[in-house]
Amino acid sequence: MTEKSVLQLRAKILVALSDPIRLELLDFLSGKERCVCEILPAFPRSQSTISKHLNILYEADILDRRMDGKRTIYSIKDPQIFELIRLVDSIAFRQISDLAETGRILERSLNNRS
Amino acid sequence: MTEKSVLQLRAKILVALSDPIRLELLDFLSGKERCVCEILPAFPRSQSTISKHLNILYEADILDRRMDGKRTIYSIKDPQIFELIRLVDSIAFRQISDLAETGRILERSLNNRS
DNA sequence: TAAACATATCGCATTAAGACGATAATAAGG
DNA sequence: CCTTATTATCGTCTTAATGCGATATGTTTA
Repeated sequence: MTEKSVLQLRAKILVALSDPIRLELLDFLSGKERCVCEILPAFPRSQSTISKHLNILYEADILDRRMDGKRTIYSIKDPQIFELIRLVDSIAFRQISDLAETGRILERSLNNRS
Repeated sequence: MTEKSVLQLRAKILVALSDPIRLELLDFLSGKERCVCEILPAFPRSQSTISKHLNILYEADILDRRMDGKRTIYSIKDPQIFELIRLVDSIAFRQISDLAETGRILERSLNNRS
């Protein structure tokens, strides 16, 4: 009965994570909660754009938010989301390692870190 | 050249997973490899559309492919991808549980099934 | 209650994603 | 070679996502 909902939520979570700005926002919020006024100066995008991205993460239940006076404070709702991202990274890392094994490590990996 | 950092690969993987058809394709390929000619009849989309989705998964290094005569056979490259999906589901499931705890299960889950 | 802040939302322009039919490419069988 | 089978790619259309300025909403402070 909740089966369908899990599938829908799964899709919503994955879509929410499929944008580089939103991944950076999660990174920025790892550790401590932040008000929008702290987030804005850290990102080279308009206020409306950031607000929208934050809302997408909120709607996907990845972020929590609460108001404190005139500030809105966002925080990670479920830290397991970082486990998820780490798992993605480990898959990505293995892909790079596989390249290395087949001898094509040089041109790819030297240019690529940072 | 085609340089890939972990961050870029991370994004590519997450984008590749952010489409419902592609998630179904992965599910269909779990367990055994399949040729395109087997995949096509299982999905109500055009051949060109399926081919394109398969290629996106291949480009993200999520699928492997090889040719066998005139067939192209796709398979899961790294089964860890299913671990990833299970983790997403567990996060989604926890979201549903949290709703239940706070008593807001009704309006959401009733509206969301179908 | 007016002014100042902080954030969300609206409207619109631009870009990217998805779908599909048509066509190209390649291998196998005659 | 020529034909058929199988899959990939192209061109195009439609729809969805992103970005931004402008404006609305709500809160605090004077």
